Amino acid sequence: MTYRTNNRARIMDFLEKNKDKAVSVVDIEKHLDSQDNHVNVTTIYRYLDKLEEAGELIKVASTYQLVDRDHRCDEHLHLKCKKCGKLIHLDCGFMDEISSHVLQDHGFTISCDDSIISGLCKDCSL
Amino acid sequence: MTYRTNNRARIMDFLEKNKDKAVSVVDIEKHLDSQDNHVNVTTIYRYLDKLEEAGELIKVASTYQLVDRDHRCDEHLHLKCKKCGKLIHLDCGFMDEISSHVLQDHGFTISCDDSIISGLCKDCSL
DNA sequence: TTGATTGCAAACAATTTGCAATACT
DNA sequence: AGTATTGCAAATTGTTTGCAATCAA
Repeated sequence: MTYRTNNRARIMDFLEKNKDKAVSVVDIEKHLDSQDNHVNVTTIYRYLDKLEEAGELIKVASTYQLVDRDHRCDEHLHLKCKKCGKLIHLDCGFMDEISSHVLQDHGFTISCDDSIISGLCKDCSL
Repeated sequence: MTYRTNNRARIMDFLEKNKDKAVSVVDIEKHLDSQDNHVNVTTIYRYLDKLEEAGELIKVASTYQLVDRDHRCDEHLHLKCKKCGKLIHLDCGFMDEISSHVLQDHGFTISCDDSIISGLCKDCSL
């Protein structure tokens, strides 16, 4: 049995309003404080744990990763056939259109090195 | 001036070998220990800070994000920020253009479910 | 009433800082 | 020699746990 409490409603409300990005425990705490509704961090951690257990929330751990610069394939995306494994380099003029659109309309800078578009190639889709 | 030391060489070597994924400070420490070459965690943190300053490494902070179940996510690609974890749904008209081009010019049928375009979002690319 | 939730303090883990010793060029 | 790097201990910050009080159903 899980109870419906004021605290959880407020935390969930904040998460809902920020569902498009990842927030930290401190972000949540500060938001609640600004609403004159202080909630102990322990409570926040415990509720987040519950949500994660229930598969309703994803936790991003604190990790590090090298930026890959000196590779030739860093300026175009790759299409990988999930059936035969074939890798297609999208190094055509259309690649620029994708990059431009994503940057202009979504403010997103693509990192081709660790991006993979999965699907079926010509031969395997028959 | 930056010196070339045994410690850093080993840390970088480990990062290079894992350039396709994100590792934690503990991962690095354990790896070095297993090579009978213990390095103080402080040293690891400081080196990682330097690499991040130089833009050679990305740090993923500890954050949480709700799982989005509202979208029909099998018909559009996703842009995921590798720094903050933010997920952007490319569910705009341009998605059709991408699908069409890839199919027409490359004979490739995209499977959105297992495709992820990595990069940096607006806030994190500053 | 019954069991889940909460806050508090204390335990525990992760990260940062000051300083003296060491290693690099 | 001169400066960057390192390890250690201590400080700071982030996260978890035990327990008694409180609250939802």
